[in-house]
Amino acid sequence: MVLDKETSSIEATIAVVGERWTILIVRDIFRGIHRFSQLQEDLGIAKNLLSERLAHLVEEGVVERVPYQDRPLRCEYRLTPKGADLSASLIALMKWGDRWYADDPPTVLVHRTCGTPLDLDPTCPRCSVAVTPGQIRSQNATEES
Amino acid sequence: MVLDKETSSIEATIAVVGERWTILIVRDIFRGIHRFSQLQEDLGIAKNLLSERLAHLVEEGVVERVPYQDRPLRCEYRLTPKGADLSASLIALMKWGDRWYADDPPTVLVHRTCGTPLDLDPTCPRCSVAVTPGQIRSQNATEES
DNA sequence: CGGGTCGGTTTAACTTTGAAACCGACTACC
DNA sequence: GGTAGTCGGTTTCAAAGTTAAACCGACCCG
Repeated sequence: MVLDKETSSIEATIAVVGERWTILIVRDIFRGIHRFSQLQEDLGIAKNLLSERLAHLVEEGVVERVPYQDRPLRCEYRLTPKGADLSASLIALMKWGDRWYADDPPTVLVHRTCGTPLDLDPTCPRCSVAVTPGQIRSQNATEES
Repeated sequence: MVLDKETSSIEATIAVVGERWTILIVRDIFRGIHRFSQLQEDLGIAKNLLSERLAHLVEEGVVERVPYQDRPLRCEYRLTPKGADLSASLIALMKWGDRWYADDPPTVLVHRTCGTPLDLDPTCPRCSVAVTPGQIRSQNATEES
């Protein structure tokens, strides 16, 4: 049988990040938006749903709550390694949107430090090192590095 | 601003394939399941939703209806180039599921003709040629090619 | 004391989904 | 000719999910 097992793999992924808003929440955290109120404002999502989706992501180990102050105790949301590992999927989805719904000029992701456009694999082909989310930036395809 | 434009790119993608079932439908067509009844049975989706999702995918140019008989006219659903171009995203999502929800032993995608495991980019790193969906197969990571 | 921020929870309308029944156009069998 | 079955849907209606808006406790600031 062809492409048999990936049934369950994609379904497993969809079960975790396939609900409405979830991928966009992960993307926002990836982009550096970590606080509840910032996420809520940026996405325009209802607060109860944001609350619920974040709880689900924390449960699944994709996101973790990190205190940034006491009194009152406040936490921000950060990606775990498992969450950061979604970057390849996010980039693939983004590139598809770029290719087929291009917003003239198209956006490319480049290695923040050397300007080389990235492949789907978040490794810089010039530097041969893994590129962490914070090291990725976007620029127009026509811009110089 | 960092990672600014990809907001709209990911959102554009999600607008097309982000509804429930849609990605799984694309994956099934990718896998060679082309008929309405086969899709319905394989996914266990309600028929009205499958009908609606397929119509949406056709509208978006991801999938096309191809007649395979007249009297009564019956069509099957096939990926357009735009739809086939989702393969990188599907593979990325699949690999994440594999890595974090591994079903012992994990599945890897390999180039059907040479057995080399594929990267996210659907190009065989050994053969240096683009690998079309039909040329991809799955096998256990422990199997030999 | 009065107001504002932060990170939520609750509530009640509204929208989407899902299961099941139904349907038209055929084909195949008897 | 009649009956059953397949295919690809559409219709219906209850259940589930989404939304906006109100509310809340714990603080801070003036």
